[in-house]
Amino acid sequence: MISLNNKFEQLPEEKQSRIVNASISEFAEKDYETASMNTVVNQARISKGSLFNYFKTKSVLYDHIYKLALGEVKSYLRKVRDETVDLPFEKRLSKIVDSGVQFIMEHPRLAKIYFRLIYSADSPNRQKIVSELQKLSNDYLGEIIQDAMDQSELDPNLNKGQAVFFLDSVLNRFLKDYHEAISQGDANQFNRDEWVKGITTLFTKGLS
Amino acid sequence: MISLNNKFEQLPEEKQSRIVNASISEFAEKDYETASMNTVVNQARISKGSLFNYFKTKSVLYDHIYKLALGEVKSYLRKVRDETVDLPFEKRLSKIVDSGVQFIMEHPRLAKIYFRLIYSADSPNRQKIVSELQKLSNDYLGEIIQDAMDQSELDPNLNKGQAVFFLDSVLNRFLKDYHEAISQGDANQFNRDEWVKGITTLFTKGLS
DNA sequence: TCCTAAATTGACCACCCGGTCATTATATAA
DNA sequence: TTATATAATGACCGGGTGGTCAATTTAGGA
Repeated sequence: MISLNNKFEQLPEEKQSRIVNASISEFAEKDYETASMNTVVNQARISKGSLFNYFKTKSVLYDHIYKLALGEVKSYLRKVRDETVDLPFEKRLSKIVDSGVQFIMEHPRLAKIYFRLIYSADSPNRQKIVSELQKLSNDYLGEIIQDAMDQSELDPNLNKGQAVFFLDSVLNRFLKDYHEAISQGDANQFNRDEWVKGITTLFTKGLS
Repeated sequence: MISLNNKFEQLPEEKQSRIVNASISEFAEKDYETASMNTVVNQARISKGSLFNYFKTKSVLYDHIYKLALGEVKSYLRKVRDETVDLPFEKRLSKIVDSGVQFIMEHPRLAKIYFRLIYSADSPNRQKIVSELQKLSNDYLGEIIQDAMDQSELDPNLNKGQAVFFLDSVLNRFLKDYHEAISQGDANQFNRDEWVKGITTLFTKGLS
């Protein structure tokens, strides 16, 4: 009912999006400590006093932005999960990779914030955020692996926690490298189909 | 012959190690931009002018420290590679994990600098350093995978580049999580043997 | 049109940064 | 002991930071 930062939410949408946009750019480009409120202010073409009126401190603004990024990530994950419930494990994995790649192409700056959050150590509340993400990934990939076990596509006796961990490791690393490749222009060193095939083969048959 | 920073190298060893020690602590705790020369100076109990006399700039000092960290990592890798040339793939993998864990326990701060270097984005020359590391890992794990292919422990027709990538992803992620768990005291959520077994099984037989 | 309340502004604050350099302390040789 | 070369010091500099707040602009009702 009572929103605590309604100051910001009651702004005209155009102004809101100017601010959000500038903040996303800044937090994507620099890590938390190095990102500058002055840069945000200039890029959004508002005064410093106003920004600190809408968001009491830098960390409150950061909170707003990373939650926005995580929200987008989550909605993508939910979407691909729901769209693939009936598919076999292999096709499902393929779609997951697809939608990860798609997310990166559509929201490169949000992806950067996401990866920075996961892999770097200095954001406020980092521990809480990361463990929340861990849980999300565990639930999400865990469900997919459980389904595959139920369908006997994967060994019904395997250590599910480990399986999730392995899947998470490979998927995240793949997407991170893909994202970096895109940022540098040479993305087509990745033949998507070959990688999807390689990943599914690894998990179903191993490498021998 | 002519060392360019002999200023530092000609210092008495005790003083050198005080400085190196303080620098390692600072660069382990904070990322490059946030790390403070003042903190180093205070912790090493020398004057600011002296530090800048030994190392012309912050980035020169950082160079010295990360090269030191990478040197230690490399020597560990070389050691475990040489000690395991004749072992089968599975035992080799197991030893690699072991020595990674051992490194982390013996040099937690160097490990932190290493992970920060790999996963975060703001160190100077980061791109060059990371691609050098990539090459190192490719050579190292590539050799081990090639041996396993030659011995028919792995499919002789598999995509070696991909295999290295997968192995690298899982090993690095495992060690990173292990390192974080140790920093927070609760390391024994990891049953080492179970994880080694899980990893080798994944790569040899897959999960089905 | 005038008055008031709310929104916006940017000069300003204390603090910290990397880096400099005149001054001081130390060691060595005569 | 004294003169000299070398090493160490820390006050200082310009610049950037997150955050504040008195002053100004804006909007809306009477």
